Amino acid sequence: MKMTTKGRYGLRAMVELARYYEKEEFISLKSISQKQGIPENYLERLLAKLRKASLVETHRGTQGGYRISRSPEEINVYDILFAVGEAIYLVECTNNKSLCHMQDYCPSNVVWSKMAQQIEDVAKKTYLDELI
Amino acid sequence: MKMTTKGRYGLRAMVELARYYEKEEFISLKSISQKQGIPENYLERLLAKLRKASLVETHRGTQGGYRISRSPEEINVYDILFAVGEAIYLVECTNNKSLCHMQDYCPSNVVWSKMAQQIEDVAKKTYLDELI
DNA sequence: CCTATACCCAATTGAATTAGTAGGGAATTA
DNA sequence: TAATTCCCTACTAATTCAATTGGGTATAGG
Ligand code: FES
Ligand code: FES
Repeated sequence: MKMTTKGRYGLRAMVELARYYEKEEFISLKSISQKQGIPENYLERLLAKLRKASLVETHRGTQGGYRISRSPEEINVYDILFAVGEAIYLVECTNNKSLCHMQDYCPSNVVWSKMAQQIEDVAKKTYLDELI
Repeated sequence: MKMTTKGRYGLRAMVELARYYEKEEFISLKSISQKQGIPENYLERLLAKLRKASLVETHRGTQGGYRISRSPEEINVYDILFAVGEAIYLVECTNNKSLCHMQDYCPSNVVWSKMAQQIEDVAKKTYLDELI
């Protein structure tokens, strides 16, 4: 039961960007990738998703880069996980009932769903400004 | 972020066994594996771990099999996950600080730890008797 | 206008972990 | 003594995740 790099790297990148919110300057991919020790091209794809979700904005060319597009107070961890495509369920059955071995009611699923719900709650309650 | 089959199968097997607690009879591996749709040889390994953790007891030969060794009221989901070796942390860093990219303090880790704690709480609060 | 910068994007490969299989052994009962 | 059923280790297959490759396009500055 582990978070994938999508979620891990995604949050770390956003925390990094959130630090520069006030300055309004763009931070290059290279800079983020070096500071956070994340492969450049891999991180690039995550930032692309974050951009499509309007959590960051970009600017090309010299002095270009990425910056957070809203105040850190308005972005929570759930937004980030959702944007990068980190799934928040613990067993497939929770999402896709047809995959479940028990057709009608699965006792185990009660537990897995409850856990997933808790995770989601933490993610939704935690905003970026609390992390910097 | 998914639970592995260790946890999934493990809990399902235990729920199955818990149903027969009153009868005190042994249930064969074959029977559990068929009812739950879990590969026999794979499940066997999980049951071996559950036995080593004293959550189930076994008997060989004809009419032999597995049975739960304590009342379902006394076994919680955490016991089971721990026994089968399902890790309850979401990022490696939470367990092994030396793997963490940020030496002293990692903002992200605050979130991952909190989530893991929630999962652990649910696991510890949920007893088998509530699931049957 | 031209060049360096830096984001943009798809496809592929590589690595790691997980899931499942195979097969021989030992205890118990009828 | 034969059938049953747990016991145990090693191996293989499958899947998923992580990372790389390599080319493209917009922008700014000289
Ligand atoms: S078999 Fe699907 S959650 Fe139980
Ligand atoms: S890098 Fe280890 S939890 Fe942040």
